[in-house]
Amino acid sequence: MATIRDIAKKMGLSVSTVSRALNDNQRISIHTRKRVKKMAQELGYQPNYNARNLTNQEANAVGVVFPVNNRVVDNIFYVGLLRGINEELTSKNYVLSVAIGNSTEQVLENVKSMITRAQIKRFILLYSHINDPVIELLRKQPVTFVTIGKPAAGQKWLYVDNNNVKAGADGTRFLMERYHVSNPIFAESPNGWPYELDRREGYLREMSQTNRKPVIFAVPDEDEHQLDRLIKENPQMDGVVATDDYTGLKIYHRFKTLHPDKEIEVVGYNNSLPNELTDQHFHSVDLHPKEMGQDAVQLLFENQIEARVKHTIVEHSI
Amino acid sequence: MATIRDIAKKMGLSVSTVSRALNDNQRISIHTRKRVKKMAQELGYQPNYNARNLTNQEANAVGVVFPVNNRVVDNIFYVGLLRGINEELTSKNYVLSVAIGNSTEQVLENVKSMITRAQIKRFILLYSHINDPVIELLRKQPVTFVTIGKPAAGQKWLYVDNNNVKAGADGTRFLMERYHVSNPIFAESPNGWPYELDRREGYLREMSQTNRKPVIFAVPDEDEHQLDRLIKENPQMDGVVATDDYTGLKIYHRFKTLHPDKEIEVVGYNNSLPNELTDQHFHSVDLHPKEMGQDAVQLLFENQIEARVKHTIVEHSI
DNA sequence: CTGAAAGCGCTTACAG
DNA sequence: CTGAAAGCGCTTACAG
Repeated sequence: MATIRDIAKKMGLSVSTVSRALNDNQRISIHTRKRVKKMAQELGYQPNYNARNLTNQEANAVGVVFPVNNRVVDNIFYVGLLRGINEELTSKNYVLSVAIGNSTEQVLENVKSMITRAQIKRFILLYSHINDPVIELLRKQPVTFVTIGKPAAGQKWLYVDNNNVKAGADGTRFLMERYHVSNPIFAESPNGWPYELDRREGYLREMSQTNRKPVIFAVPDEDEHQLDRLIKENPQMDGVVATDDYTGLKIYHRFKTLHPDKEIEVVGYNNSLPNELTDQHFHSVDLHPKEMGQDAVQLLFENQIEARVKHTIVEHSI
Repeated sequence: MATIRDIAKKMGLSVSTVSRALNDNQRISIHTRKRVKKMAQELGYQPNYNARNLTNQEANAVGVVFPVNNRVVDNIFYVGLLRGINEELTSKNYVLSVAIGNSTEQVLENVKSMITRAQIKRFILLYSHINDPVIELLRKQPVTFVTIGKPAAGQKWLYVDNNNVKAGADGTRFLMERYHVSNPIFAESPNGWPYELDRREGYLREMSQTNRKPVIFAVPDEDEHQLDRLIKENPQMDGVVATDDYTGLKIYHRFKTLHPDKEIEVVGYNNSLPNELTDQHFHSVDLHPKEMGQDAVQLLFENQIEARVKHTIVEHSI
């Protein structure tokens, strides 16, 4: 591999000049910069990241942290995020390092080692939990981090999120306007995830604005009878806004089993189902994970001072 | 951060001795080694990976390469693999670097840069395609790599895979023995993925051994009528072995819609569906992605000479 | 059993 | 506008 020393020798320049020229240092004449870059090209010069990182006392890597307990559902989303993150990192000549483990302790050790041994100074967390030990750690360290999902009320840090209230309202309106649904119900998990609360709020707003009676289903994981009962108690329902595609699909199937001849339109979130499983009555709000990943990187590299508590909202689409 | 120089000074030893002691070099007395390690502990010494990698001319990182076009289905599997890979890497003090992109060119550039700039010498590919440019590149470079999935016939390199013929047979037998299914049909995609062919072979073997008539469904992505027709043409069917969970679930629902009162048992593969979507008649063969990831790392670090074309088969379970 | 020294490939304060 | 030199924190061949 050619080094800057090779370029320097070949051109009768000093190593310092070559280094500066390659880094576009103003102090080197434009002419020299051009010549050096051309020679670098010719020799197939590739910078040695390890050497550079050693001098810089900082790695050209971003640590991407996975949550410990993730639902199967979310994995699809994570890969989309990775795509966006890496696309953006590549153009910055940065590298994507992953921290993932089966326990909080493992992940914590992983991240600590990234900071102290690998000298990584920037992190993206694919989640945003309350009282998360990793987040607590990062806040105390001289590093920058961005979470996917907003922090709980009262907390402040950099994050990327969707506007879930709007996403809830949009999903609801979509059913009413495009499919002439009269009585959409809202379905959520019993867990009360933050994004669920927001989407529900959007649903409620939309329902009250159009003077309709809102109905909330809390759909239990295992109990099918409970779900059947809810469906039977609401003969008026002709549409579903479900906080995730899985819940939506489940309700869709139960509904069709109970009422084979009735039509129903469903909106879920996340585009997490393959076409194999859905049909034309099933819709999903795309939260654009790839774009969220890209925006996370942007935030991470913005001027640290003005970006203390900034965030980015990614538009969704149906 | 404490460095080996700090330890050396504090103990009146040379930097060389400290370095050797920490690396358990035989030439240093056990006594000294112990003392040095204790002091390292006390000072909270953490090795600087960038420095070490620079001297070693090799990064303590494994490049994990994602396929360009992945189906939603697979994402679930990838996260499981990542878990296994990173667990194993952590114990080796190695780091996980990801290469992922939207085009072959992007991924190829990504990997090239890992080799030449980051000096990564070991790779794991989360796929195993024929004529894949990344694989072609890696074969020519002085690096080691392992694929998830076996290479096409005639090709040879390190890989980790399941025994899919056995997995096909086991799934079939599982239905017959545990659920007294008499006439399981086999469902596959029209794509003819290698693992599908193998699972089908296992199914056929099991059927012929028990003197039953095999039936193969090629399930199209979009055409529901085609699927309905197949179901109607086979009134004897009381079980399904599907090459993936999605196909299995789809057939299950169509079957239940056409025959609300008949029972049917389904086996899919990959454990890729959340409980929300399945019930007690739906089963899935677990291919143990986490274990596959761990084994991939093991292979990657085995003695290079004896492991030229070795592979590991991970046991599945239902 | 231990040490002094060179070297890995960069960046940058200092000097001119 | 360019260069000589120090330094980042390690490992290891050479010497004793």
